Parts: sequence; C-alpha cells; structure tokens
Amino acid sequence: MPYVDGPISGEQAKQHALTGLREAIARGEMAPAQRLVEGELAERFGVTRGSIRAALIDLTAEGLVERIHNRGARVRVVSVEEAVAITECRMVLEGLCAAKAAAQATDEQLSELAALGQAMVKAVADGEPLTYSALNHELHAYIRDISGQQVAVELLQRLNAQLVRHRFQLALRPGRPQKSLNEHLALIEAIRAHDPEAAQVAVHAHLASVIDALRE
Amino acid sequence: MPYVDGPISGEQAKQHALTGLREAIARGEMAPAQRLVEGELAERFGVTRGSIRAALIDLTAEGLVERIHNRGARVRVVSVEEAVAITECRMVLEGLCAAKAAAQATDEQLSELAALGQAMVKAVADGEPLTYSALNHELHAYIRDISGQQVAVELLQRLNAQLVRHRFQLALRPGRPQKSLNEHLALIEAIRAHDPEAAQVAVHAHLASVIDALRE
DNA sequence: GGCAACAAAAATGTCAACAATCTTGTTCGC
DNA sequence: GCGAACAAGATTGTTGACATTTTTGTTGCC
Repeated sequence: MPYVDGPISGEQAKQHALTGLREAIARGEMAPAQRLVEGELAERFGVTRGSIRAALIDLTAEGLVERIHNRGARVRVVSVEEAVAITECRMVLEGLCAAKAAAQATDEQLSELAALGQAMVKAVADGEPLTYSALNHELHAYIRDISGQQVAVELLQRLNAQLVRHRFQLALRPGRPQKSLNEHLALIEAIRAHDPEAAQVAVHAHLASVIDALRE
Repeated sequence: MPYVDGPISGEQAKQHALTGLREAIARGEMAPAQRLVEGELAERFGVTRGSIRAALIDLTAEGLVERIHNRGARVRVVSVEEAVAITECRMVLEGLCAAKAAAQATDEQLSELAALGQAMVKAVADGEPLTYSALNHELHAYIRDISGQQVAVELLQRLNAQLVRHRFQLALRPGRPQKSLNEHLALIEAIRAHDPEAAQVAVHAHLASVIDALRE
C-alpha cells in the first residue's frame, strides 16, 4: 500500500494552514503585497484549497491579509502612518495592563520580571539585538499575562501581529536597544514597586519613544 | 415567466445576511445562547446556506457569535465580568480618541458637539431614556469620528457591538441618565476648550461610573 | 511598431450533493 | 420505572465539479 496520502482536510487542516501562514507572514517569507494563490498554498501545506480559503478568511479578520473580490488575497502592507496609529492604541491598552499588573502581581511574578530585566541587560551588553528583541516581546507578553485583562490581551495580540515588519526593522536600528532598555527597566521597577500610576506612565513613555523611532 | 426567484447568493447575499443578523442580534431578537440554525436563517433572509455560514463566521470573528464544531452557532453571552473588562478597554481607547478630538476639532465640529449636548439635556428633561441612549451613542461615535484615529475607532466598534444587551439594560435604570448626562456635558466642555488632558479625564470618569453601574 | 479586440489560461467564487456528527425518541432488559 | 443501547431525524461539515471573473498572450489591423 503506497503512502501517498492526498491533502488532509477538516478542522485540523485549517488550523495547520492558519498557523503556518501566520508564521510565514510573521517571519517575512511572504513579501508585502505578494499574491497569495490558493492553489499554490494548498499544495505547499498539503491541505485542500477549502482549508486555505478558510484560513485566509480568518487572517483577513485578523488584519494580516487583504482580500479583494475575484482578485484573491495579498499580504496587507501596514504604512508607517498606520503603524503609528496602532502603537498609539497599544500605548493605552498596554498602559491599562501594566497598571493592573502593578496592582496585583505576586512576589513570584515580580522576581520573574526581575530575571527578564537582567536577561535584557545582558543581551544589550553582549550586543545581541535579536535576543533582545525576543526578550522584549516576552516581557510585554508576560506583563499582559499578569494583568489578567483578557479583552485587552486579545486586542493587543491582534495589533502586535500587524506590526511584525516594523518591529523587525526597529530592532536592528543602532542605539535603539540601549534607549529601549532603560525604558523597560523603569517599567519593571514601577511594577515591582506596585505603583500602577508609574507603570502606566512608563509604558506611555516607552511607546511614545517607539512612535518617534517609527517616524525616523 | 414566474417571479419566483430562488435564494439570492454571492457577495451581495452574504452582506445582506451579515447586516441582517447583526441588527437582529443588536435589537435582541435572538435570545442569548439561542441556537442559530443555518437552514432556518437561510430561509428567513432568502439567501443560500453558504451565505449564512459565511456571515456567521464573520460574526464569530467580531465576537458576537460563538461557533462550536458540529454543534452550530449561538449568540454569545457576555458576562458582567467580561462587560467590565470590555468597558475598561473602552475607557482607555475612548480616552485616546477624546484627547485627539480635543486637540484637533474644528469650530464647526465643536458647535455640532454643543448641539448634541443640548439635545441630550432636552431628552433627559423630557424623560425619554431611549432618545437619550441613542444620542449618547451618537455622541461617542461623533467624537471617535473627529479623532480620526482609524485603528481605535475599529476596535471600539467591535467592543461596543458586544455590549448591546448591557447597554440597553443600563439605559432604563432610573436616575442613570441624569448622572450620565453630567459626565457627558463635562466631556463636551473639555473638548470645546481644546483640553486633551481634561477630555481624557472626563472619559475615564464617565466610563468608571458605567463600570460601577454595571456591577450594580 | 503600437493598439484594440479577441482567445486561452489561470484563479477565484459558488453550489448541490454527500458524509460525518450530534440530537432526539424509542425500545429493550433489568 | 429506570437506564442503557439503538435507530431515526436533523444539522453541520466537506468535497469536487462547475461558473464567473480576471489575467495573460496572441492576432490582426491601422
């Protein structure tokens, strides 16, 4: 009996295609505005065209993909102007999460935060911007986690997914990690001091600086 | 030639079903947790089952509907706890919009705001909570409009759609319109004074009061 | 050579039948 | 009478073929 299975399908297949596509877009494999042909993607992921189509519809709702009637799907390009608007929203939503995190973080979570902060210091000292960027992302995610504000967390995940390209571009800018590091350390300190007000201010300051950097 | 057209279909049909369903949910025609049977809805709206299915998928992404595999779609029920979390997010996002609106509103827009405020005063004086609720909604939408913050506006529309049931319940509570009115007038004044800080504070105060009311 | 009309190919959109799954009602054994 | 197994009906999920539309390539005319 030959092991030539046809394309898998069903819910599992759609999920596979969805995560695969999302990651491919995130790591920049798909150039912006590149056409996403259903047939090609179906073959590449070994699923049916229907699964790919369903995944593309989901990604459209997430704002990562743009679909035009009878003209297929493309990777959506996020202009600098829009990236700024998105970051403004992140500013207030992450401010909310940081304030909540500061109010209710446990001692265990606080020491985890401190550890993250030290790892970031080390990454900058070692001159490893990619490691730093990953830790950066992890820190923000952890703070969201602590906040327990499920609604804000979901909104932020959507918004962040749309910024992958800009985030990447920003991380490699010389001098940027050092500035960002100080802002993050201030944020960590505010949370460790259980000071919601200061945490919110720190987030605002940090993301205001990100907005400046976005605009070059 | 008989005028018995079958169910219409295509993009137009899906849009028709989508808006129809959204409005039906908004006006509470569909009880919470009620099953949404694809076949019934298809007949009701005169479209094919495929169009209904597509619309339900979209509404799921919008958070208005819940779909379980092989078990169909239901109107999603938003718990009080979740309504509070949603309102917290509204607080910061509408605060952002109000601040922007205060910074950049034109004279024409300011007088439109004043007119809205006076209409609200009249609605409360006349004891018409439904009119007031509609004006309330209109005011918030107009401020979002002035802000020009497209990203925040879209997020807020999503969030607001999920609150229809709670909003309705809140509007009919005795004494609530009077309190709400004062908060709105303060917000309008702050924007008219081109004071972003005060506008943001007014929004926060207003929605904090909404959260208190939600919790009863 | 350039352009418009046309033809071929590719890609997306749509549908109707079929398959899989869940729900409900009934029967049988205890 | 009660519960479990079973069968019938209802509902959703999936597929593959087909229709529509866009795109590409070609031809013929000026």
